[in-house]
Amino acid sequence: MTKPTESELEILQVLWQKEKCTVREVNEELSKKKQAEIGYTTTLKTMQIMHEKGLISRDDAAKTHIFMAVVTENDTQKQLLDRFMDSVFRGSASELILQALGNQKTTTEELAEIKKLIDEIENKK
Amino acid sequence: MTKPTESELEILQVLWQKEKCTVREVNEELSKKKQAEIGYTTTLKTMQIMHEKGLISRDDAAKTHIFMAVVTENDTQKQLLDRFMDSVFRGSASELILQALGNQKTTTEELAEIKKLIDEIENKK
DNA sequence: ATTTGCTTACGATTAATTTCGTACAAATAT
DNA sequence: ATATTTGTACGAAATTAATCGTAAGCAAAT
Repeated sequence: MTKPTESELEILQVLWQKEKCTVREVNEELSKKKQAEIGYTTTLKTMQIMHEKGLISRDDAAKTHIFMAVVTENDTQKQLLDRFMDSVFRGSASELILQALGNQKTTTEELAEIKKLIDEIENKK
Repeated sequence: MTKPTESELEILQVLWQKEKCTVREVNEELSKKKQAEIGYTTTLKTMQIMHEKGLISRDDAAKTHIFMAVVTENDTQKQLLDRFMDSVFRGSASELILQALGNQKTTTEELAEIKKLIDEIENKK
């Protein structure tokens, strides 16, 4: 699995959210999110490249092709997180987590869930 | 503060580690880490750009210039983490943390530290 | 004094990514 | 049937990042 580029990731986000999409749907989502019109062929071209790379599948039975993500959100997150952790946090998961917790955006429920997972991990050791 | 590129980040890592550096020192560190010789002028050029951007400072009193990081490791981590969380985890800190914990690379001590921080955050709510 | 080596400056090349224009085919509307 | 709209294909320009070659200055060694 090749690492998706920044633009490719944005397209994947749309596909993960909406399951199946035409180029036009993706293009409209992206334009909405960015508050700026993106050329239709820009999105088309990027999706063609992603298809070549095997990041997304294409159903070209009808004239208007339908695309789906091939890579899962979870796998992609894992892959990108590993790289990110290495390059930015010198491989330290705990430093990354402490920094992320510092951002305060977590709710009480989420914190509880995190604690639960920590307990599970501890019990396995 | 502009986002450092991949190469710039690698140079910052060296500077954070060693406090002050000449171009040659940085270049040797990078070559060591990558198991491959990097052109000296490649490192020089990148550091010149970083200086223009204000990412690093330069003491040019002597012929051989001495460089230091201007941005701190912590601030940079925070900035990059925010972007990363947004683009990869749709802004969800807890999803990111759960994924990071799943990677198992954390020691018992680190887990304890994380739990402590969670408790502190919970108490503030 | 001349050569050698190390340094900075800077333009140029290469590479990867993003963006778009144009051509052409198919479907739809007139 | 013809014109308009909507789609894909594909080359190419524009942008951004990374790498390197060459020139020129300075200092130490010969």
